[in-house]
Amino acid sequence: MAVLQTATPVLVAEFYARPVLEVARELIGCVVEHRGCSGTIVETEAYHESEPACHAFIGVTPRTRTLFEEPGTVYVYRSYGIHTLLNAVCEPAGVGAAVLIRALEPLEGVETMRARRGMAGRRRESRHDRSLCSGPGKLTQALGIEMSENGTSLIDGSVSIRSGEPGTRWQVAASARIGITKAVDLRWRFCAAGSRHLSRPG
DNA sequence: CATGGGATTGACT
DNA sequence: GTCAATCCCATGC
Repeated sequence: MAVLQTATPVLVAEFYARPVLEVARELIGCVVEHRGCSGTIVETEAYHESEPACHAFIGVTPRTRTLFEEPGTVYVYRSYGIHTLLNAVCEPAGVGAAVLIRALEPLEGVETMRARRGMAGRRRESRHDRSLCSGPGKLTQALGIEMSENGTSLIDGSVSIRSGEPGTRWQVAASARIGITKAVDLRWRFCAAGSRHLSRPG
């Protein structure tokens, strides 16, 4: 018998308007969606203007302006000239802080994601699906998120995040952030314990 | 205006 | 394990 699937609610601005560490931890298990493709968040990192690894540490510039905007704003930037990284702006407007979305477990639109990731033609679920969204550059490529979406809204816009399945409990592990050279001691990376879709083991 | 550095990835030894 | 690709933008002259 068919069970009516009810979409979980889209997260509102108040969710993001809180301390970035709380938001980063609670985003584990939520679902990112962009034009029909989606995935469950299994890895995040928090960044805050008070520490030098955060782009906002240097203050407001043309690049960092987005980080100081309304909570729930999309911050997208180009990394290493090649990759596009997705962040959710957090804390009250005027505070520079964001959560970097680092890995997803693919959920909807998997065939499209495979095609965008150069893994077209694999009709069955395979071990390759583990590398579809297992990194911050990979997931934006799979979802088709581009630089032009910087500054758009997670509440209104093309990229949205909705809450996870009600009642689902996620074991979340904290560790050091990846790929940075400053403030390396902070354990501001959060992973769904035991997930097979992480960029690296949690 | 010239230069240099990445919140990465995939290919290769 | 090593390494290059490639571009936005911050910084300095």
